[in-house]
Amino acid sequence: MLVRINTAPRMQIDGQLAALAGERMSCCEFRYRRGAEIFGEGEEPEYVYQIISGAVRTYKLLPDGRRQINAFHLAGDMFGFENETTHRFTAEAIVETNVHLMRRTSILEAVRHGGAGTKDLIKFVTQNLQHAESHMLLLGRKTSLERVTAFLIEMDERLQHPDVMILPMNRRDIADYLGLTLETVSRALSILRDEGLLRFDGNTQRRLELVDRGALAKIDA
Amino acid sequence: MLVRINTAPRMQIDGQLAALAGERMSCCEFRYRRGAEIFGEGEEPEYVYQIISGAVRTYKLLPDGRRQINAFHLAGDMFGFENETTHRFTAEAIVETNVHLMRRTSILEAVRHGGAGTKDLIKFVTQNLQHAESHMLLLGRKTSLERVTAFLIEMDERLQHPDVMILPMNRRDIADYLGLTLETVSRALSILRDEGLLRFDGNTQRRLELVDRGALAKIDA
DNA sequence: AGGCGAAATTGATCAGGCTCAAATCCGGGA
DNA sequence: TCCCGGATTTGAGCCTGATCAATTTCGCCT
Repeated sequence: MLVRINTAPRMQIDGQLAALAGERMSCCEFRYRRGAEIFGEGEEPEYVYQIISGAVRTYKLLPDGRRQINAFHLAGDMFGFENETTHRFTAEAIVETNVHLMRRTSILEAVRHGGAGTKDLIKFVTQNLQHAESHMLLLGRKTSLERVTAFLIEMDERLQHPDVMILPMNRRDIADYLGLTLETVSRALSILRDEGLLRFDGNTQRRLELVDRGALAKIDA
Repeated sequence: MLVRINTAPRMQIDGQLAALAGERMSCCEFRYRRGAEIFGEGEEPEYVYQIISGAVRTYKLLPDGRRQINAFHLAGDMFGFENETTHRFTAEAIVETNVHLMRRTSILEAVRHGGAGTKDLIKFVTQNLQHAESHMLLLGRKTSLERVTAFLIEMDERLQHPDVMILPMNRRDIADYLGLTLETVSRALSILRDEGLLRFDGNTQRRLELVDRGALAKIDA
């Protein structure tokens, strides 16, 4: 059984999609297996994607294989919009993932004609930029413990403070998102557990319970 | 005498500004002294800025003073656009800097009315996002030597491959941009100099001559 | 030209996070 | 239910880049 998180799309983002493209533009659904590539860096962008269920990672690679994950995309999130003629990074399904597709050209068309969704597109890109800016602060200046804590708080918020947080991604993904190694991520999580700020729930390491959100927020400088 | 770089605005960006706001929106010019704050994180955005001459750094701070510089802005560059009601970072003049101001509300107005500059605004925000994404790769995964080399190549391109590159920012600024300490930046520059890839020009450490751009490009993974 | 304070370089040592390695845990299939 | 392979944790030692500390260089002023 594959992990599914947050099956219901979040309303505000759903609204964003509708405003952006209109119902008729959402041409079809598509399903990706765990680990499947959705698009590759350098490819020509054909679609914009909205996640119905599942989770996606987008990343860049250096020639020798070092990987930096820009962002995780969860149910309800949009990704894959490009203004240029190539994708700037690769997107892969972390778990089995269902997406809505819409044609990129439809969106560009809507903008050209001063469509109602233009403001939402600007907002969408701006939100991505905002996330990237705070992530640069994390990558450039935070300690490993602060990074892992920041990640937990980010996920907790995006999953709307669940009692038990089910992470779709493995430790390597988290490490490549935070600019660390998987061992360092694991050690940081163990420290937070030993200090009583979180619990590894039951018999799976991907189920976490944030016990003391206040203390976590204080660590996240 | 203060350092001035690249006094003439680059045409394509000038065009961007014009398309975005129209001549009439460029309400006035303003001058900032070396080190002066242009706007602070959390402040309400009133203007969007285009640099006539000089250089600007934008950055975020952690509570204990750790600083991450998102970007350097040079002559011709625009900065300070916000979609939200607060600035997401601080902007300071690195050297004496002259800017064009235009009212943020004018731009939002233009977008609301489907103005011709809308596409350019999307392009502007997308370019910022693109820069942020490649900077995340640098901050998360590159070595100190790779970072400094990437910085030199970026500046070289933005200054259009001058014979002698005059850097407006000091070593601490470079370090805070690259997620390093100023000592590490200095050591990396010394290594590149000792290996003959660049020269410290004459009697100033801020004047660099890139001797072997090919070799530098190879270091920048 | 001389001198002062800031900026930059260079050196010595330290430490946080990485690498290498081993043990343990977990999910899924037989 | 047992077993296997991948994921995760944990440990030991190392290395890159940080920190602390002199020097040297440079910009700018008189």
